[in-house]
Amino acid sequence: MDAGDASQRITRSAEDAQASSVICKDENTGGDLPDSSTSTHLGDYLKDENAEKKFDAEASSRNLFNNTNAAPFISVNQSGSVQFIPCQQRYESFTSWPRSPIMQYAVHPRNGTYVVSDNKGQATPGGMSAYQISSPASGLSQVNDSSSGSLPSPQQMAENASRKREHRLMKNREAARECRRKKKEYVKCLENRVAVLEKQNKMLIEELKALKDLYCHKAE
DNA sequence: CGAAACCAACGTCAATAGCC
DNA sequence: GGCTATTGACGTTGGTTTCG
Repeated sequence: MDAGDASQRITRSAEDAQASSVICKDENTGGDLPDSSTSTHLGDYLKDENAEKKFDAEASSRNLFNNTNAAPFISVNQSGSVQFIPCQQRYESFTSWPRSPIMQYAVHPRNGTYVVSDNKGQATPGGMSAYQISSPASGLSQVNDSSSGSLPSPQQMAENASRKREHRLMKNREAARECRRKKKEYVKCLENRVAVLEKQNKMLIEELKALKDLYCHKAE
């Protein structure tokens, strides 16, 4: 790999880092949320001991718990990765893998119901509206391999074959990059999902314990 | 401090699925 | 059946960490 390749790699890494960062937008105004600077991905968010309080305060101020039709504050950046919005961090996203249409769901923090959407962003009925993963535009130009009327010379044929190969390699290069990006996103979503479900499980166990205690006291 | 080990991202090839 | 998109497998590269 030469110096040019190296610099290209650094540039791409920077783009990757940017793609995985969180951009927080208000769903109504499209503007940045006030606390966007402190936003994190769901997993990190859940590690925050004040996450619950922060969420409840913000959700309550936005009347989210009384409005099940409130859209999840989840947006998508140019590279297609899902962005988590701080006040709704307990929503999660999931993209299926591999070779399946993109599917997503979001879990309502209070009643546990979830909504599934397809890659067109159309939600099943039952509460929150869906969000969508957009696919980046290709911007790839086609190689013109049409003949010019007269028979091509062997040299022209070799050039055409070479051009076609270059084009194919370039497309596959980009496809591989995109494939890896999606796979990373998928793994991240799974990790987020694990974090949410573990938290949910913990809460349910505590709730069950409390109900058991209550029942025992009444029985006495 | 340099070598070795490890890691993440990359490019390419080949197999496969799905579309026309 | 040909074409294209997707993705697993493999080898390479450059950066980081670990160890003697």
